[in-house]
Amino acid sequence: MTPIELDPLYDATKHEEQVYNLWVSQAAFHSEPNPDKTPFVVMMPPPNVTGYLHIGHALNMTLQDIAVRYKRMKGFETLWLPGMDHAGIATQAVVERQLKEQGLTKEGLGREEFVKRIWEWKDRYGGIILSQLKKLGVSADWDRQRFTLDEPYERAVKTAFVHYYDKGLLYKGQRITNWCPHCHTAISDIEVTYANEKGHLWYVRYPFADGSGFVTIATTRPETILADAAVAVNPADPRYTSIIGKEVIVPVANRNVPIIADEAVLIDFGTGALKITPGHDPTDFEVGERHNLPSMAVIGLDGLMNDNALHFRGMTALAARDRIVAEIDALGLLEKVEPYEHSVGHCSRCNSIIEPIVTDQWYLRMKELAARALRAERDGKVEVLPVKWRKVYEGWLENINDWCVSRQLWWGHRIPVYHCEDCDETIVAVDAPQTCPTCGGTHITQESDVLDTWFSSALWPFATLGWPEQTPALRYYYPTSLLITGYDIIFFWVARMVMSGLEFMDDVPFHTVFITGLVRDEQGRKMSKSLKNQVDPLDLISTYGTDALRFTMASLSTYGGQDILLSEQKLLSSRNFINKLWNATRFVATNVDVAGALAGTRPSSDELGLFDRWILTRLEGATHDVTAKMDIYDFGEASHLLYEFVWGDFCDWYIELSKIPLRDEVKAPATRWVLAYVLENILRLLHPFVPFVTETITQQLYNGDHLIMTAAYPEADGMLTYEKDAAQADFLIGFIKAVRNLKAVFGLPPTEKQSILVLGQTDDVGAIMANAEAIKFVGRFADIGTELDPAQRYIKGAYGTMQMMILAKSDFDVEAELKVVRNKLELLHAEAVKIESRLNNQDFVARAPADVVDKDTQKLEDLKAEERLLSDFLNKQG
RNA sequence: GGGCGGAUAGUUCAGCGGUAGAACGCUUGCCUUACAAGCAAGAAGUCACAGGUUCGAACCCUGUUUCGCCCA
Repeated sequence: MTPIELDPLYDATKHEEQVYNLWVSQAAFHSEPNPDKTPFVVMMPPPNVTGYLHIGHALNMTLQDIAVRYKRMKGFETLWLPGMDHAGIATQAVVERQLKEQGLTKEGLGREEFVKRIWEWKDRYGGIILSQLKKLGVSADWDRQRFTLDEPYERAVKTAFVHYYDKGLLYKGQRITNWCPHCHTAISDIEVTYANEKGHLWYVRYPFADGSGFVTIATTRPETILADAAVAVNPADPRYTSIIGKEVIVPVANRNVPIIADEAVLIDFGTGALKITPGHDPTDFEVGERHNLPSMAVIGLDGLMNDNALHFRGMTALAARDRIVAEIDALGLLEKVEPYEHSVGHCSRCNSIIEPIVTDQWYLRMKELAARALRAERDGKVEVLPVKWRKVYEGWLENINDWCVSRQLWWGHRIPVYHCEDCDETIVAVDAPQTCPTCGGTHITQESDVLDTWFSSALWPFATLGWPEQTPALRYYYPTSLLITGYDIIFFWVARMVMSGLEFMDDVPFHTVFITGLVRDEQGRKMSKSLKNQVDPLDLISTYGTDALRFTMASLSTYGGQDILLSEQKLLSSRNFINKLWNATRFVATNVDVAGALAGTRPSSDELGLFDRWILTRLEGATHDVTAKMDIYDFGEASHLLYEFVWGDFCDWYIELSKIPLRDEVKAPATRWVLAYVLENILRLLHPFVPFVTETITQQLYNGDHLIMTAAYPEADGMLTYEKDAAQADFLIGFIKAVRNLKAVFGLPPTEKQSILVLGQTDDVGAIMANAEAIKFVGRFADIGTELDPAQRYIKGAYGTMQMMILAKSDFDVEAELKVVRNKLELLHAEAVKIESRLNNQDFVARAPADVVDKDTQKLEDLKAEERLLSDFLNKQG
């Protein structure tokens, strides 16, 4: 047996990189289609190419890695496919900022050169996050890494576009869109975040064209008055029925517009009369469509007032607002101004105020696609976990609007739509046409816009596997098994992947989608730059080690998807747990040649001691319970069970108890085997959670013979369970705790070894005497006897129906003892009374299940026996 | 305005009809040859409030208070 040199403290930084390289060098992450195995597939949510590892990734990636490592050990052909997203707006913004520092602009460079610069940036600085993921221990198949702008992926995106177009689901239209004046592009509805802001409500009089008075409207945006197309009232509003159909003069603009009736108008908002500006408000745009109103724009794409804005041209919208209000006031048409809080849309990228503007954009019809995605979830083909997210998913799909997929950017998938300048033909094709199929002309131009990044990531689960080609990988790995992601992209990504999976693959993209909570700081606040409460996972890794971070993430996550409050305390406790495992290994390794012991024969049942059987039985139970939790992706509970088993059962009790038989050459071999066996199983059970330390240990114990990463996950087969012996061991452990308690309560010196006595039923006493050595050792007693010596004084207590006594070496306080006994007696009595009254209740006995009643009956008997014991004792003292 | 989720030990959270649990923290005592990143013992809860259903409610139902999130 080779004694193994392990430091008394586990130093994570010393081993992690080496272990990761070992895995990579053995291609342990790589997967190939294997018809003999069942695939388990996870598509990594591709981080932005501009991204850095943040704490949300740490949670998300850790959970994915736990699932993946578990399934791999369980014998599935496991693929975890990583990659990156080109992230249109974000990436373009990064490079533009860089150019600006050099005094350059993208317009100055031109499209081609600018895109080239972005690629250069991507190759140099992009994808830092992927190397950071490796520090987390991510066991993804890097050989299959994908990028959403790579050539094969681009082909998939174009194919999808052409498919939708041919099916009539894509259309180009002049519609009102959310325009970000800063990013200078349209964005989709879900990219707008609304925030309540303090503003004003201006009450403005619109004179009737016939001079018969005026109607007062209320507006939050007076600068758009110049683009008014109507005034609207609710048809059910009696105040206004008489004026419907009349014309009013738009103040300042001096144009006549009609008064119309539309049910969208809220009767109790403002005056009940609204100005309708189809060019600058989404609701008004719809009203305008219903009533065939002209749509006019006074604010341009740059956020400035445009040519239609009379003498306000060139002003910012906000400046124009003040001027127009002043003019209206001067005309005597401003009735009043009220402070008003309303929700204002902001760009989720740059936080600029969104300007709804009518532009030419491409839209994808969602109704049919959404209905199918909804059905797939309702039919259980896609299981959304935790269940509370189901309604979120469903609610969005039920109330879906068409998706604006075009973006006025240069970085991204350029829309594969071409125009023939010669005959005005539109060509939509995967391959760029050289000549016009209609007129043969060669003057062909491509649409300048690119597609929303999410349009391409919606294809991720199959485009990464080679679609539209029917590759062997696509056939084998699709549909995937599990997706783990944050709730913030249920709409952006999850639902859209389901839609496109069903559309292009005729099957759901994944069977289960697990939505994680948000990582918050220890006060429950969102982590944000402005609060300066962000934590860098890489800092945590260098302080506590990757495994500690991973174990913390796992053990804080709950099946209900609660947000996670991260604290240093928790990381410390995880680190301590890992160190505990390390030291348990040190103990085992200094006493056993683990590899040798496990390679030899398993001891027969007869050779196993009582506590050997106990820990083996416990191991079976833990394996069973942990596996059950892992199978439903409840990693939090699984990690708690393991913590409890490793620390509470194995370290606190079995290791201590093993020290007795290890001294006995007859009993030692069986105990050595059990130590090795249980440790080996613990390492495997824990590996998905703490891969680095378990692999480090395995490499040491087996001298580099094999990887634990690819070892089999333990199975609870019931082969090594000894329920009856385990119950007896539990009884003895309970006894040791009780007698330790007695000792502590009386403040007996811990260093002083007392003799104890046990009196009671022969079975119980026999069990204790049979294991006297072990009890003496872990309880630190000098001796255990069964004969009362009347000449001695004892501290008395009870354990179940048995009396236990400690021989008092030094003086002790008799009154204190009596007080302790009386207290105990009171508690027992109160409990007994409670149960007794329940058993006296005829309804309870008649209606409660028999086993509940039996349990209570038994419990009452036990309580009364212990009560008798203690009161006898009190009586004798008195 | 609509919807969702939370309120359980000092803290963070499990439990979700049959005797209130864990971790951390706290108190007391210990350097017991794996580990002081440790060991042993202990204290600690009207399960937000009010009704109801039930033999029995932290758990189910109704309402209230309160905190948070999402959508409009």
